Amino acid sequence: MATEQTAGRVTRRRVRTRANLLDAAFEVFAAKGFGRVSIEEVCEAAGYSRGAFYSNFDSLDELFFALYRQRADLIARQVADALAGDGPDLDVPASVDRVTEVLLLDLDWLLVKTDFLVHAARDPAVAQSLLEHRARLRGAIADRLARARGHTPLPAVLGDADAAARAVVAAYDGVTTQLLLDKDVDGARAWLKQLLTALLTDGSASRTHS
Amino acid sequence: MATEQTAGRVTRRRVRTRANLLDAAFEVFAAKGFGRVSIEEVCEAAGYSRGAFYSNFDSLDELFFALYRQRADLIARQVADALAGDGPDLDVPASVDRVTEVLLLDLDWLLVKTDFLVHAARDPAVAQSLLEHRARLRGAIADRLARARGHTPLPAVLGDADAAARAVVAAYDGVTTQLLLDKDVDGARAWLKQLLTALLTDGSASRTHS
DNA sequence: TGTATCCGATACACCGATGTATCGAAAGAG
DNA sequence: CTCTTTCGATACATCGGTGTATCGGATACA
Repeated sequence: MATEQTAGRVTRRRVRTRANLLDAAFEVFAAKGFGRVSIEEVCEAAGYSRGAFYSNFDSLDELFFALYRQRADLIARQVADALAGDGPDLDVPASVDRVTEVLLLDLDWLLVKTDFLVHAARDPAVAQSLLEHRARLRGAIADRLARARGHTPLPAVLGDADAAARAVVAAYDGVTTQLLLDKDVDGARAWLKQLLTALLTDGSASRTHS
Repeated sequence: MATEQTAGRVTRRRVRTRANLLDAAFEVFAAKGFGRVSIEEVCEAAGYSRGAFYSNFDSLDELFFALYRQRADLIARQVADALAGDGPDLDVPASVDRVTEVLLLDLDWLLVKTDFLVHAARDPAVAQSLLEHRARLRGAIADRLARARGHTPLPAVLGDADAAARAVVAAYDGVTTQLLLDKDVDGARAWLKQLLTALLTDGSASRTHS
């Protein structure tokens, strides 16, 4: 169970219940936090009994990990799409707008993501996996940024394109922290755009924030 | 109990055990995370029985909150000292160095702090309290920054001094996130310094990071 | 030193959640 | 339609943590 089924018959109802459990888990985790959720709560929210859970997962941790991978991959794909949105040339403000839109879309996801961060911070193996994920994302951003170097000036206040990508990620994480507290999604979006344009263009833009 | 003792005799042993419980809680929370810690574990780590705990606190949450306030106030004082370190005039790079030193000193504290953030993100009252704390910190930074405006140029890429202070906090939070995963304190310090000088001075500094 | 008060240890009753073992029902294969 | 396999529900034993009530030793104050 939970691992690969070496042979066994194909399934169909199974995938549905598994998906339902994951969806319910997302709701419950977002609402109460990973540390305060029991297996029973997840099952109840999904409309299943604990038997279903143990048939699909070995532990809450495993469910949590699977949930994270599912959603993180989804977001990663959306970001990739947003970055590839404009042609081979890069329009920095437009890209910033679109990516910002995607990244700060769902507050519940940010909650779960942060829970996972805390989890990873204490488990080296999980941390490793998360670091690799982040490295890939950073790489994608750096590529995109480097490709735009020829067109838009892109300031040299930071070192190379990779440092710039790191800065972008740091800005995103920093804004997320504030957003988790004040829940002002629109404000956070505006603020992130301002921060990113400040980092990625040479002084000029100066909007104020409510 | 746990609330103010309206009259009661003065105490002395009590404050010691309370302090011991808080210290032990810090260790245990840092090691396992708030969500995975039981009252018994804290008591055992402190060398007390559960009776001592219930005599001093009403719940784990209350202990956690008290612990956070204690440590956060400590850090806040250290940061204030670091900011007031140089004279009335501000030497930006020097201040950045000293503040960075303080803020990224203790990894365990960052872990507990993040746990608390996650906690606050789901409890409006706690969030409010945390937001006020952050606002005070931001205010101190903004003051310091505004006072330096006359001397060092300070770029206009961001709006006013308050926006600059917000950017500083965001950079700190962003670097913290990465640090929680890779545990590279020295790297994080260097990276934060680079980020802050990039934000607070007009293009020039361009160090690379290992 | 006596003594009134406080503090913390011990014991107990009580869930709530966990994991397992078993069984009936659903679903694919023929 | 039948049969075989799989899935998930139910029941049960168990355990760890919680909160409370009680009591003996420690502590401050005269």
